Amino acid sequence: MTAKISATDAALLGLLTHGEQSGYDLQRTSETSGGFFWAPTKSRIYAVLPQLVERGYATSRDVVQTGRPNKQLYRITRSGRTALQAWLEEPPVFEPERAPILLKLYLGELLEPEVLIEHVRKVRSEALALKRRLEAQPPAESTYAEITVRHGLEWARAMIRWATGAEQEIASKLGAPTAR
Amino acid sequence: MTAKISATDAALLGLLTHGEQSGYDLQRTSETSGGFFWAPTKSRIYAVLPQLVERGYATSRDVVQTGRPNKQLYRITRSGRTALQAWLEEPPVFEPERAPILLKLYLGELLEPEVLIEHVRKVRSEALALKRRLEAQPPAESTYAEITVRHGLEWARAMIRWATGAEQEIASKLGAPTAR
DNA sequence: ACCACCATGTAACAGGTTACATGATTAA
DNA sequence: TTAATCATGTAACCTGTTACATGGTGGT
Repeated sequence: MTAKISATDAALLGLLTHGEQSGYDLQRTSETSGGFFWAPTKSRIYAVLPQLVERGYATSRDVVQTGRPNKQLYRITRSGRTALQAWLEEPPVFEPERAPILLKLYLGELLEPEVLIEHVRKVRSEALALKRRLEAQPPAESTYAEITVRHGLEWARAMIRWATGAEQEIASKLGAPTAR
Repeated sequence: MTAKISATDAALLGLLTHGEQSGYDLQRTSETSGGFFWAPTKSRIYAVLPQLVERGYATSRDVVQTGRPNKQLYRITRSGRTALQAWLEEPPVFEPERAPILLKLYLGELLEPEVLIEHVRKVRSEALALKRRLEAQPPAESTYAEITVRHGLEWARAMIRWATGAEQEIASKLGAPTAR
């Protein structure tokens, strides 16, 4: 009966459970709060919202404004809640990362070790920045939001540890170029 | 001069540096060895290879076989190597994870804690399985392959740590439903 | 004078998945 | 006899990005 929805559909419907919002509002929220793990682009949002209405998961109404552009406010429907619920209950698919850096490393023989080290350093410094940002964040609204922050932290720490080790290992190749 | 190539292009060209191969061969290698971090689908591979030829990054030749289907063997060209090199040297983009589980957790208020716990447990058990598989692996061919394995391990450990903590935290909600 | 915010969208493209289609050979 | 291996591809879809387009209001 209830057709399947995508993760992006679910993200938007999920935000709509907090009340009627415009595409603009949704984009704002999704790119700031919690937008660490799901941030569809503006154009995607504006494309998806009408689809949600078509499929009966949301309704929209026009709001005429003066002094600023008119807008559309979206509201989740009962059937939207049902579909969202079904999506939330599906067991999550969790796949290992597919990051370009790994491919670059895997093909590392084709690169100067110095370049690889730069790559790894970049990863490390970005992971560090993320870690700091997450640590600096106020203790978070809900327990659940907190858990997602925790995820980002664990991930960042893992990346830092990994990058640190990787750099050393590559550097040791530099010291002894033709080990034998 | 050298146009940009995608990560998938690079993956295939990278494998082709080990010698002439068919689409079938490439798929095999990419899904087994190191296919942890880049595994294009069969249909994608067969779509990309002719494009590589068109763009001058590879050449192909027909091999007629008896007893088994004929095949096309692909060989990387000099210009292919140049393009690959350029891609490898580009600083890597490393973005934090975008996993559905996080979205489900973020919207956790909409789910029974029991369901969330099941979700988290699933993640944990899959991360554990990955960890074991990686630990069981023979010490790996090259240093670089080793480093990518190390990445998978750090990642898996981080996921296990996180899931363990998350489960406890959600469970503590169960004990005291309306904490106050 | 300039920039950010509000607000919505279109068009072109890139990247990727699933399912379907075919068919001989060989090992269990 | 059943399944895996070898081998290549098409068709239909879905998801997503970048760049372009518009234009008033309000703050520095």
